[in-house]
Amino acid sequence: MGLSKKESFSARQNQLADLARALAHPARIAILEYLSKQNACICGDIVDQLPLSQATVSQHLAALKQAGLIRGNIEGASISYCINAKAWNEAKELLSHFLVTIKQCC
Amino acid sequence: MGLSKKESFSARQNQLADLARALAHPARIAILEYLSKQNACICGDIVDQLPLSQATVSQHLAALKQAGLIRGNIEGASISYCINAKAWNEAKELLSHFLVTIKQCC
DNA sequence: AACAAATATCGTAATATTACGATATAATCT
DNA sequence: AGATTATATCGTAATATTACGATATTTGTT
Repeated sequence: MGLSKKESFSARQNQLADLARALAHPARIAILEYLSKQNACICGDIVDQLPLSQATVSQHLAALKQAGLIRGNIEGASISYCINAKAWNEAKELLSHFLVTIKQCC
Repeated sequence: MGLSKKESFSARQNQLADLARALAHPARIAILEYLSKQNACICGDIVDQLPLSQATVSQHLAALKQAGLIRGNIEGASISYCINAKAWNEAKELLSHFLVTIKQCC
Protein backbone atom coordinates (compact mmCIF):
# COMPACT_ATOMS: atom_id res chain seq x y z
CA MET A 1 0.00 0.00 0.00
CA GLY A 2 2.85 2.48 0.03
CA LEU A 3 3.92 3.60 3.48
CA SER A 4 7.37 2.60 4.62
CA LYS A 5 7.65 -0.32 7.01
CA LYS A 6 10.22 1.46 9.11
CA GLU A 7 9.27 -0.32 12.29
CA SER A 8 10.43 -3.62 10.81
CA PHE A 9 14.01 -2.50 10.64
CA SER A 10 16.58 -1.71 13.30
CA ALA A 11 16.95 1.79 14.71
CA ARG A 12 20.43 2.02 13.24
CA GLN A 13 19.26 0.95 9.79
CA ASN A 14 16.55 3.60 9.93
CA GLN A 15 19.03 6.20 11.16
CA LEU A 16 21.32 5.45 8.24
CA ALA A 17 18.46 5.57 5.76
CA ASP A 18 17.18 8.88 7.17
CA LEU A 19 20.63 10.37 6.96
CA ALA A 20 21.06 9.18 3.39
CA ARG A 21 17.65 10.56 2.55
CA ALA A 22 18.66 13.98 3.87
CA LEU A 23 21.57 13.91 1.41
CA ALA A 24 19.50 12.52 -1.44
CA HIS A 25 18.98 15.73 -3.34
CA PRO A 26 21.60 17.76 -5.22
CA ALA A 27 20.20 21.00 -3.80
CA ARG A 28 20.83 19.79 -0.26
CA ILE A 29 24.34 18.68 -1.20
CA ALA A 30 24.89 22.13 -2.67
CA ILE A 31 23.55 23.83 0.46
CA LEU A 32 25.89 21.87 2.71
CA GLU A 33 28.84 22.61 0.45
CA TYR A 34 27.99 26.29 0.41
CA LEU A 35 27.66 26.48 4.19
CA SER A 36 30.96 24.67 4.48
CA LYS A 37 32.73 27.00 2.08
CA GLN A 38 31.79 30.06 4.11
CA ASN A 39 34.07 29.98 7.07
CA ALA A 40 31.67 31.98 9.14
CA CYS A 41 28.00 31.47 9.77
CA ILE A 42 26.87 34.64 8.06
CA CYS A 43 24.75 32.92 5.53
CA GLY A 44 21.34 34.07 4.50
CA ASP A 45 21.83 34.35 0.80
CA ILE A 46 21.57 30.69 0.01
CA VAL A 47 18.61 31.39 -2.21
CA ASP A 48 20.82 33.44 -4.56
CA GLN A 49 23.22 30.53 -4.86
CA LEU A 50 20.62 28.06 -6.06
CA PRO A 51 18.44 27.87 -9.15
CA LEU A 52 15.37 27.37 -7.00
CA SER A 53 12.68 29.58 -5.57
CA GLN A 54 12.84 30.93 -2.04
CA ALA A 55 10.03 28.64 -0.94
CA THR A 56 11.76 25.56 -2.31
CA VAL A 57 15.10 26.45 -0.74
CA SER A 58 13.36 26.99 2.57
CA GLN A 59 11.86 23.52 2.22
CA HIS A 60 15.27 21.97 1.60
CA LEU A 61 16.69 23.87 4.57
CA ALA A 62 13.86 22.51 6.70
CA ALA A 63 14.73 18.98 5.58
CA LEU A 64 18.36 19.44 6.59
CA LYS A 65 17.28 21.02 9.85
CA GLN A 66 14.94 18.14 10.61
CA ALA A 67 17.76 15.69 9.98
CA GLY A 68 19.73 17.74 12.50
CA LEU A 69 22.53 18.49 10.06
CA ILE A 70 22.19 22.27 10.16
CA ARG A 71 21.07 24.90 12.63
CA GLY A 72 19.52 28.30 12.03
CA ASN A 73 20.35 31.14 14.38
CA ILE A 74 18.21 34.23 14.31
CA GLU A 75 20.49 37.10 13.41
CA GLY A 76 18.43 40.24 13.36
CA ALA A 77 15.98 40.20 10.52
CA SER A 78 17.67 37.29 8.81
CA ILE A 79 18.76 33.84 9.85
CA SER A 80 22.30 32.58 9.89
CA TYR A 81 22.58 28.92 9.03
CA CYS A 82 25.46 26.68 9.84
CA ILE A 83 26.45 23.06 9.99
CA ASN A 84 25.51 21.47 13.30
CA ALA A 85 28.99 20.33 14.27
CA LYS A 86 28.00 17.69 16.78
CA ALA A 87 25.27 16.13 14.66
CA TRP A 88 27.41 16.28 11.56
CA ASN A 89 30.24 14.43 13.26
CA GLU A 90 27.86 11.78 14.50
CA ALA A 91 26.36 11.41 11.03
CA LYS A 92 29.82 11.24 9.49
CA GLU A 93 30.81 8.56 11.96
CA LEU A 94 27.65 6.53 11.36
CA LEU A 95 27.89 6.66 7.58
CA SER A 96 31.65 6.18 7.42
CA HIS A 97 31.38 3.16 9.64
CA PHE A 98 28.68 1.70 7.43
CA LEU A 99 30.68 2.36 4.29
CA VAL A 100 33.69 0.62 5.72
CA THR A 101 31.91 -2.40 7.14
CA ILE A 102 30.29 -3.38 3.87
CA LYS A 103 32.64 -5.96 2.46
CA GLN A 104 32.78 -7.47 -0.97
CA CYS A 105 32.88 -11.19 -1.52
CA CYS A 106 34.01 -11.53 -5.15
CA MET B 1 6.33 21.84 -10.98
CA GLY B 2 7.61 18.86 -9.14
CA LEU B 3 10.29 17.20 -11.21
CA SER B 4 13.83 17.54 -9.95
CA LYS B 5 15.98 20.23 -11.52
CA LYS B 6 18.94 17.90 -11.72
CA GLU B 7 20.43 19.66 -14.74
CA SER B 8 21.01 22.78 -12.66
CA PHE B 9 23.50 21.05 -10.41
CA SER B 10 26.97 19.68 -11.01
CA ALA B 11 27.50 16.10 -12.10
CA ARG B 12 29.26 15.37 -8.84
CA GLN B 13 26.46 16.81 -6.76
CA ASN B 14 23.97 14.66 -8.66
CA GLN B 15 26.20 11.61 -8.30
CA LEU B 16 26.34 12.12 -4.55
CA ALA B 17 22.60 12.64 -4.32
CA ASP B 18 21.90 9.53 -6.42
CA LEU B 19 24.18 7.48 -4.25
CA ALA B 20 22.55 8.79 -1.08
CA ARG B 21 19.17 8.07 -2.57
CA ALA B 22 20.15 4.45 -3.19
CA LEU B 23 20.93 4.16 0.52
CA ALA B 24 17.84 6.06 1.60
CA HIS B 25 15.71 3.10 2.62
CA PRO B 26 16.26 0.76 5.56
CA ALA B 27 15.48 -2.27 3.40
CA ARG B 28 18.33 -1.40 1.05
CA ILE B 29 20.67 -0.85 3.98
CA ALA B 30 19.60 -4.25 5.29
CA ILE B 31 20.17 -5.89 1.90
CA LEU B 32 23.69 -4.48 1.65
CA GLU B 33 24.48 -5.58 5.18
CA TYR B 34 23.15 -9.06 4.49
CA LEU B 35 25.16 -9.41 1.29
CA SER B 36 28.20 -8.21 3.15
CA LYS B 37 27.73 -10.68 5.99
CA GLN B 38 27.75 -13.63 3.59
CA ASN B 39 31.35 -14.21 2.67
CA ALA B 40 30.39 -15.93 -0.54
CA CYS B 41 28.05 -14.92 -3.31
CA ILE B 42 25.50 -17.63 -2.69
CA CYS B 43 22.68 -15.29 -2.05
CA GLY B 44 19.19 -15.69 -3.34
CA ASP B 45 17.22 -15.87 -0.15
CA ILE B 46 17.16 -12.18 0.60
CA VAL B 47 13.37 -12.26 0.54
CA ASP B 48 13.34 -14.53 3.59
CA GLN B 49 15.52 -12.09 5.48
CA LEU B 50 13.21 -9.13 5.01
CA PRO B 51 9.67 -8.38 6.15
CA LEU B 52 8.68 -7.47 2.63
CA SER B 53 7.07 -9.26 -0.26
CA GLN B 54 9.10 -10.81 -3.06
CA ALA B 55 7.97 -8.12 -5.49
CA THR B 56 9.02 -5.32 -3.16
CA VAL B 57 12.41 -6.88 -2.45
CA SER B 58 12.97 -7.29 -6.17
CA GLN B 59 12.20 -3.60 -6.59
CA HIS B 60 14.76 -2.66 -3.93
CA LEU B 61 17.32 -4.94 -5.53
CA ALA B 62 16.66 -3.23 -8.86
CA ALA B 63 17.28 0.14 -7.22
CA LEU B 64 20.62 -1.01 -5.85
CA LYS B 65 21.49 -2.56 -9.20
CA GLN B 66 20.65 0.61 -11.05
CA ALA B 67 22.87 2.56 -8.69
CA GLY B 68 25.58 0.05 -9.62
CA LEU B 69 26.13 -1.02 -6.03
CA ILE B 70 25.27 -4.68 -6.53
CA ARG B 71 25.43 -7.21 -9.34
CA GLY B 72 23.27 -10.24 -10.01
CA ASN B 73 24.83 -13.30 -11.60
CA ILE B 74 22.54 -15.93 -13.03
CA GLU B 75 23.26 -19.12 -11.14
CA GLY B 76 21.04 -21.80 -12.62
CA ALA B 77 17.44 -21.15 -11.73
CA SER B 78 18.29 -18.55 -9.15
CA ILE B 79 20.39 -15.42 -9.08
CA SER B 80 23.41 -14.82 -6.92
CA TYR B 81 23.74 -11.24 -5.79
CA CYS B 82 26.85 -9.57 -4.57
CA ILE B 83 28.32 -6.18 -3.86
CA ASN B 84 29.90 -4.66 -6.96
CA ALA B 85 33.38 -4.22 -5.53
CA LYS B 86 34.60 -1.59 -7.98
CA ALA B 87 31.46 0.54 -7.86
CA TRP B 88 31.22 0.22 -4.10
CA ASN B 89 34.74 1.44 -3.62
CA GLU B 90 34.11 4.40 -5.90
CA ALA B 91 30.92 5.21 -4.02
CA LYS B 92 32.69 4.88 -0.70
CA GLU B 93 35.41 7.20 -1.92
CA LEU B 94 32.95 9.77 -3.23
CA LEU B 95 30.83 9.84 -0.09
CA SER B 96 33.73 9.66 2.36
CA HIS B 97 35.39 12.55 0.61
CA PHE B 98 32.20 14.57 0.80
CA LEU B 99 31.73 13.78 4.47
CA VAL B 100 35.24 14.88 5.27
CA THR B 101 35.25 18.07 3.23
CA ILE B 102 32.16 19.50 4.89
CA LYS B 103 33.58 21.71 7.59
CA GLN B 104 31.88 23.34 10.51
CA CYS B 105 32.30 26.99 11.28
CA CYS B 106 31.10 27.30 14.86
C1' DA C 1 2.78 53.35 13.08
C1' DA C 2 3.82 52.26 8.34
C1' DC C 3 7.06 50.04 5.40
C1' DA C 4 10.61 47.02 3.78
C1' DA C 5 13.37 42.79 3.95
C1' DA C 6 14.07 37.96 5.16
C1' DT C 7 12.19 33.69 6.01
C1' DA C 8 8.54 30.30 6.84
C1' DT C 9 4.23 28.22 5.86
C1' DC C 10 0.08 27.14 3.06
C1' DG C 11 -2.08 25.40 -0.89
C1' DT C 12 -1.59 22.89 -4.78
C1' DA C 13 0.15 20.39 -8.89
C1' DA C 14 3.44 17.19 -10.84
C1' DT C 15 6.19 13.41 -10.12
C1' DA C 16 8.50 9.66 -7.50
C1' DT C 17 8.64 6.02 -4.11
C1' DT C 18 6.91 2.17 -1.65
C1' DA C 19 4.25 -1.83 -1.34
C1' DC C 20 1.87 -5.87 -2.91
C1' DG C 21 -0.96 -9.21 -5.64
C1' DA C 22 -1.07 -11.12 -10.05
C1' DT C 23 1.23 -12.53 -13.84
C1' DA C 24 5.21 -13.31 -16.90
C1' DT C 25 9.70 -15.36 -17.66
C1' DA C 26 13.36 -18.52 -17.24
C1' DA C 27 15.67 -22.54 -15.56
C1' DT C 28 15.51 -27.04 -13.30
C1' DC C 29 13.33 -31.37 -12.19
C1' DT C 30 10.26 -35.46 -12.87
C1' DA D 1 6.11 -32.00 -22.07
C1' DG D 2 4.42 -30.58 -17.65
C1' DA D 3 5.33 -29.18 -12.93
C1' DT D 4 8.16 -26.56 -9.81
C1' DT D 5 11.07 -22.88 -8.26
C1' DA D 6 13.23 -18.33 -8.51
C1' DT D 7 13.02 -13.84 -10.02
C1' DA D 8 11.24 -9.93 -12.67
C1' DT D 9 7.66 -7.07 -14.33
C1' DC D 10 2.93 -5.10 -14.56
C1' DG D 11 -0.86 -2.78 -12.61
C1' DT D 12 -2.37 -0.15 -9.08
C1' DA D 13 -3.10 2.21 -4.61
C1' DA D 14 -1.15 4.87 -0.90
C1' DT D 15 2.10 8.05 0.41
C1' DA D 16 6.14 11.18 -0.05
C1' DT D 17 8.92 14.53 -2.45
C1' DT D 18 9.74 18.49 -5.23
C1' DA D 19 8.55 22.88 -6.86
C1' DC D 20 6.45 27.35 -6.78
C1' DG D 21 3.19 31.30 -6.14
C1' DA D 22 0.76 33.50 -2.61
C1' DT D 23 0.53 34.73 1.90
C1' DA D 24 1.85 34.98 6.78
C1' DT D 25 5.32 36.10 10.18
C1' DT D 26 9.09 38.34 12.19
C1' DT D 27 12.43 41.92 12.60
C1' DG D 28 14.62 46.20 11.39
C1' DT D 29 14.07 50.86 9.38
C1' DT D 30 12.07 55.40 8.47
